[in-house]
Amino acid sequence: MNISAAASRSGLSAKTIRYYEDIGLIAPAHRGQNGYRQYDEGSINELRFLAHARDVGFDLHESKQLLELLRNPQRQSRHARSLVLEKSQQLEERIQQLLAMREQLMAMADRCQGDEGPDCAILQDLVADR
Amino acid sequence: MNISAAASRSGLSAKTIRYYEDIGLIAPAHRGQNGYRQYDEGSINELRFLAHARDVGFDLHESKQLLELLRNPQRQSRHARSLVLEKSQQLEERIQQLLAMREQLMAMADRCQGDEGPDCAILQDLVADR
DNA sequence: GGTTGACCTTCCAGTGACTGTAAGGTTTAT
DNA sequence: ATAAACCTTACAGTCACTGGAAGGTCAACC
Repeated sequence: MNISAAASRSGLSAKTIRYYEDIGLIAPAHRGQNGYRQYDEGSINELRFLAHARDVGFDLHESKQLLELLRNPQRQSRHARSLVLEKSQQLEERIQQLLAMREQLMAMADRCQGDEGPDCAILQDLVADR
Repeated sequence: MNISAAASRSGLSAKTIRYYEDIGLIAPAHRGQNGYRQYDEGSINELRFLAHARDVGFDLHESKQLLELLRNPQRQSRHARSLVLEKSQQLEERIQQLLAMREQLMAMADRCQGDEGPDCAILQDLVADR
């Protein structure tokens, strides 16, 4: 399987797969005699795993840790679970931040006429010392 | 006022203030005869404005647009309001994404024993084709 | 056999919004 | 006189890619 087939099967782009190889996140792919990278089902599994890990919010360092668990038959599931719970907590904190930001925006928009004139509660609020 | 005083009065770091000057977001600061940047109340207002705009989620391009509205006495408040409402919508979309990610993580964690053994629903889920 | 188009390769630069670090000049206090 | 706490510029690094250039390979069609 060439890289673009691996890309469409895994959900990553070909560029991203090469990048993951460059930074050592995945092992260098086998090459055909033409120099093209070759992928088998096992490598597709790893690529898909990484795509999913990224999708649920893990960064590359964390995704690598998870991948190492996947690869290790002596793993302990508590390690995976603790990474997941920690990420979930981080997402929760980020969500709360974004909600607070959104609240602020709504409060400002509510007090702004939004007309043709220059008077604007939004600009006043943003410039105000707090 | 030197840059570190401007930094503590505005909520930006001195580094960030220099960076904003470099990229043309703010006008070059006046310099004392020693070459140090000098800030007055007007520039502090602009810096604080930018800090607040960033805090509520605007990127630098959007913050610049808002700053231009602040500077322009002929502005129309509907322009500021529309930027705020659009950002609010974007935040809402991001929040929904993060909530969905968190849901997925919780669902995976729920089905994982989290013990000393290798069996792990999390790793199974991440590797599974969807 | 030639040519087109779709692949593939490497390498380098750019993104956004800073932050860190180095090497040096200035000011203030002791 | 000296130490510390400022200030300056310039360049590299961060994160996770993405875009583009320059060139090699392959499959299909005329």
